[in-house]
Amino acid sequence: MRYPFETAEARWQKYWEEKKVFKTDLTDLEKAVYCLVMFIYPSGSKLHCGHWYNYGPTDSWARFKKLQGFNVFEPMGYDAFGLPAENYAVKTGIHPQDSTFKNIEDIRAQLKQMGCMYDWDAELMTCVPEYYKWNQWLFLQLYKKGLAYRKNAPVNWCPSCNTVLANEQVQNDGSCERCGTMVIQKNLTQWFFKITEYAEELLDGLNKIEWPEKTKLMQENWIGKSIGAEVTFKVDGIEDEILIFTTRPDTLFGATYMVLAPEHPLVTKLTTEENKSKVDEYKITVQSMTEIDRTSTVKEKTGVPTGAYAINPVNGEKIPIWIADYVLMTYGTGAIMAVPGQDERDWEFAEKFDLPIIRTVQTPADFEGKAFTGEGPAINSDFLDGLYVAEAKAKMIEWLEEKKIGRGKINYRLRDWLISRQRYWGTPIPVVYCDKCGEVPVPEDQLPVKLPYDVDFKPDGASPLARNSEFVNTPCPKCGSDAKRDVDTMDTFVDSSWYYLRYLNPNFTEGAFDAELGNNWTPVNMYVGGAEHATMHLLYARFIHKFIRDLGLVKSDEPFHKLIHQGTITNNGAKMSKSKGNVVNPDSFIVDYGSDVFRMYLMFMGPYELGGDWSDKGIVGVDRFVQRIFTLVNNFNGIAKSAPAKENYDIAALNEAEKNIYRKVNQTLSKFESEVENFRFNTAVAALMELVNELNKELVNCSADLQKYSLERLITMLAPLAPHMGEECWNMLGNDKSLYESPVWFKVDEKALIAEAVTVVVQVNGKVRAKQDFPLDTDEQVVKRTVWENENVKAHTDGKTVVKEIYVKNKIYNIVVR
RNA sequence: GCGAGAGUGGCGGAAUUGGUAGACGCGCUAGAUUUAGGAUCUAGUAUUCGAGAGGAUGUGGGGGUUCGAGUCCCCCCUUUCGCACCA
Repeated sequence: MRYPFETAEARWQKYWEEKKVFKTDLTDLEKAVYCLVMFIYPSGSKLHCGHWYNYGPTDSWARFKKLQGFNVFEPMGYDAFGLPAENYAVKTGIHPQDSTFKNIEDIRAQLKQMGCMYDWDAELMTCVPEYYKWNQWLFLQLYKKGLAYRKNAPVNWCPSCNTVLANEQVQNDGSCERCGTMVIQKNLTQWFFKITEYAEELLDGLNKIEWPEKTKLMQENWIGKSIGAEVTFKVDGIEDEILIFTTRPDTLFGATYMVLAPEHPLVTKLTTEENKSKVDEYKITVQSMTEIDRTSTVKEKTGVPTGAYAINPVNGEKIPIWIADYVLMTYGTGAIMAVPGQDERDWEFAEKFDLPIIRTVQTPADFEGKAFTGEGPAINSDFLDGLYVAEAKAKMIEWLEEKKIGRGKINYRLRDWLISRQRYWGTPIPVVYCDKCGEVPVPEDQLPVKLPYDVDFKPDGASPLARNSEFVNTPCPKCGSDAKRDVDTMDTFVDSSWYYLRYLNPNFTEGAFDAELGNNWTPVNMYVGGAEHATMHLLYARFIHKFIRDLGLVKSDEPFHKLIHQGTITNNGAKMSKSKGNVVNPDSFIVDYGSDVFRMYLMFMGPYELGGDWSDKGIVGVDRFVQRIFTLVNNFNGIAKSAPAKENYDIAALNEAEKNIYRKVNQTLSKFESEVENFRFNTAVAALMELVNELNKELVNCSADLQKYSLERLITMLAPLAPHMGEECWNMLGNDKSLYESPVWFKVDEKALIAEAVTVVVQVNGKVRAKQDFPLDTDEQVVKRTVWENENVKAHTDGKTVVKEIYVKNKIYNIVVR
């Protein structure tokens, strides 16, 4: 008889739901575990293999903890605002709200089919006022602290689609993702969150969390701390001064020219009459470039002189001031001193435009390159000569500070978070603009600013909300006169920056979340999601969490203590995507094999963090494994009722088969625990397969109570990986209670892990010549005697001189001969 | 260009602190059973020489350390991912 997965899976799903088995008591904090997967974007397409790969194994980990007696909270919800729904609306005319609600209905049903232990009472979606009201509240808190501010900033603009594009919608060649038109830069006044305020702490906090090193490194690079100095340069002939940032103040004597970003506010003033037309021309060409173009390292350097000169403060030299697009207005001060001798970019530029080059660090004798960025003593640098880089830097900073023309300074590559989106389907920004009062935040008691349903969301460049006069026109909250609302919406990463707190009570009305619960349940113990969020969501959430902490609502410093990235499942090497039409639909596998087998197969495929190319080749192997367990359990139907239970056995009192089984069961249990704990599901499944192979051979030769002992342990291990089948088999063995309602986990008998006999490998000159069994910890002399009696050993040592013999207890006996 | 990973049978992949390379599974081969099988069971399955015992080779390539290297060190090749002029 085959395992009837259709009926079993339906039955247990119904049972769990009706009995609310997975509703978590959040007041029970002893052994509390918060296990979280990144919530789902409710698109019109179904759950695909990638979702299953993300959610299934994570749920298995959660169930493992649950059986171990932890109070596990595992919620699921919907990241429901966002561009795809709106684009879909533009194409089909179906309102984003309608399509999103419909998609959520469908996806909820599919999620339930997976049989994960989600606490459905904690379900949330971000597109309802009950949720996004608190995005607005959060905005106001940031605003109050000066961490939300407005400024003019360039955005990617597609002149054909007439709309703003996110950076990721601009392709590598600078064209629009949808129509291929070249994207241009356009300036708009937009809202920013001052994430840079937390740069240092975001960097520092990385040491306190258990995240993949790779992800931490990416965040570290993204934050991009650099330690250096700011220096003021006087301009020859005019009053203005130019402030620059450098990480190499020690090379100041080698500064032979300066470069300003073309957008630098001083450019117009500095430029001489003769250079005006060239400079203006250059500024225009730069303006039409995207940031991606501008920052491409393969492009040859360009630039034009302004005709003005600056004075190098250390030696009074007149040095020319240029503008060039390789200097960015958005980093540092938008101006640099160029030191071609010690900077590759400056060297390239100097070479092209024939500018002077002075080396200020002694190059090694064998150095043949151009700019030298390495370590060495200072030269041509007056009072710094002979000092090595670090000392020279310190001395120069001291000198600059003394003369009051510079100071030590730390800069970050991290930019503030632009949250304005000229889109409809998102959280309205709670600000009103009044002619008299200016920018007025909406008072908290007037939240939420509701997103109106009736909106014309065809893209013409302006925010769709701007066309809804009922929404736009509102009295000023301060003075009551006619005013206008902000018509932009927030980036959806705002939604996902604090959703893990809202899960704890999504119906909470007193605030964004229940602070007591938030405090007790953060940081999240285990967070699982894609690596593509390394420098976006995962950084924003850390920032917002720290801000919420500073509001006094939680005490934890970090939102997610442990983070794991599931790998990507590809199809013939290509990332699965709807547009490519290569998405593997799990449905047929669920129909043929059931959800347990499918999820277990995904786990068995390989290391969880690596992912891999999709193939259904091996799924029959997992199915056979499941069938063998079912047959085995069926053969011992009801054994839990008839056989007495024993916690541990005295190994010496068991027969050979029993000893083997007893050892194998405990070894497997021990291995299983460490493998699943660390998300190594492939080896956990393999260990269970080995155990089942042994049980099939030897279980019939064991006493009834040891049979029960073994099978119960097998099934509790199976249950996290194949939850429906785990419950089913647990019942078949004769247990009346649901395994997940009354969790059971067995302790390893450590004594059973110690092997009685070991195989010692006998080598001659490092090559295996024999294998010999010995009792554990056999004395070297005994081993030696036996080894030398071996015919094959004799054959390989005869007539040779023994140089030495190495014995590694319980492992190896190596004879070295010449 | 810079940074971080990864290269193991026909395939997916295992291998504690350096100590039996190839666990587990797929596939394949032979046999058993079956009216049949996308079923089940048994045995085998890195390559190669050998009837066999056994030998030789083998973890991308080349060198090194060691009694012993998939694992440690150096050089090279391939590949995946991230960052792409951040002064």
